[in-house]
Amino acid sequence: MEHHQYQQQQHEESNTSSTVVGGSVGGSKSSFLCRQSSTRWIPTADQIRILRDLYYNMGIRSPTADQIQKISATLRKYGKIEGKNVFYWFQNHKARERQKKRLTVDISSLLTPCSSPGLYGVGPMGSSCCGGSMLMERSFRECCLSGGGNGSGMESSMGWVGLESAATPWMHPYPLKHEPGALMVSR
Amino acid sequence: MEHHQYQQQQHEESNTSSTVVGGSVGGSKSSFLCRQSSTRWIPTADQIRILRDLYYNMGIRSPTADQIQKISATLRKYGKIEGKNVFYWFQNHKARERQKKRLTVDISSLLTPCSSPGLYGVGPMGSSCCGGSMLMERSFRECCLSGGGNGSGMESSMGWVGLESAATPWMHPYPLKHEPGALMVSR
DNA sequence: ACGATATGAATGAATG
DNA sequence: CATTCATTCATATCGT
Repeated sequence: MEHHQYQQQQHEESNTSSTVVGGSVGGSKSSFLCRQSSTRWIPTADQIRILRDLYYNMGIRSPTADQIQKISATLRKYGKIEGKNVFYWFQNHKARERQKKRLTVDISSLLTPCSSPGLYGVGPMGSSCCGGSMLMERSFRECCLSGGGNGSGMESSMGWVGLESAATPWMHPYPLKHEPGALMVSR
Repeated sequence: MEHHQYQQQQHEESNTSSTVVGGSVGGSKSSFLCRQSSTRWIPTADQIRILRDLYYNMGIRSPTADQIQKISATLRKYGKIEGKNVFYWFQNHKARERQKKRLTVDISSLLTPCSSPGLYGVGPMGSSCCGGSMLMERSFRECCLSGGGNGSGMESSMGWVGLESAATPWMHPYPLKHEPGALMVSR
């Protein structure tokens, strides 16, 4: 999981050139000869440690804008970082955790068809909140995509104009929603 | 935002066979072996260009149902697209622009108590009638739902100067006021 | 050199 | 509108 985590590099501040990762193995050659100090944020070990702590120990999964600001301000002491980096970190971390679980459960659920829904522990706290099998056929919600443009036989007629009350028209037409059988886990 | 923009598969030649089949993507042959998932709209470069033009130059931010219809009709010439795609595009674009600001908030505001008298000289001014025949009728959604307020027909005057965040949203931080919340990250 | 994997970043689609 | 989710893209790094 965690591989590549060294290279602390530039704490903001100038240090022109450097190019960060330049070094790398193989000696020389590497470098992209152009500064271009890495395009993406490279978290330092401390930053990751703190982020993990917030995630696992504090139960923070989707920090609010305020939290993100505070967090990034704190992490900035350990290296360059922006709010978006924190935002993405949590987004990705959560998503991948869920994704991983989904894949794992996916297999097991194939073996155990009936999974009584029951009440899921709706707590936002437990990091293990995603219990149960999600399985969620993610492709089913989009199977109803009309040919919108051309080619699908139906031309541009889209009459979703019908004076909808106040919501998005295109949300009604088809029965999309989440998988009926699969239990959507709370968040 | 500027990356990954290949794979245009609009070809409307109604060619039989596979079509679509997601994935592809340059480089990685990843191959998902099945699931023609990529059902989601993949804007073409032209569509994006036009959308951005409407957003930044025309000042359109929350197009009405009629505008959406016209826009999607226009964009359809450049690739498959549906009304909802346009709707979501504007929603997301606007939301992200705002979010960027919110998370960006960095130091600049903390360091500069009060300065930069009047920036924002440059308004979106455009919108003086959306080019063409689009009438500026405020959408029912805005009026009835959410206290959108401004039903005057003029867009909210935010000052995105010419920056065109077209490239990377949060790449450019700019002054934004935000109270330095002191609350500890909690949940 | 590749291929696999981890992960930062981006964005379409939804939901509240 | 704000938030969240799912996917996908882009890279860096490591294993063989």
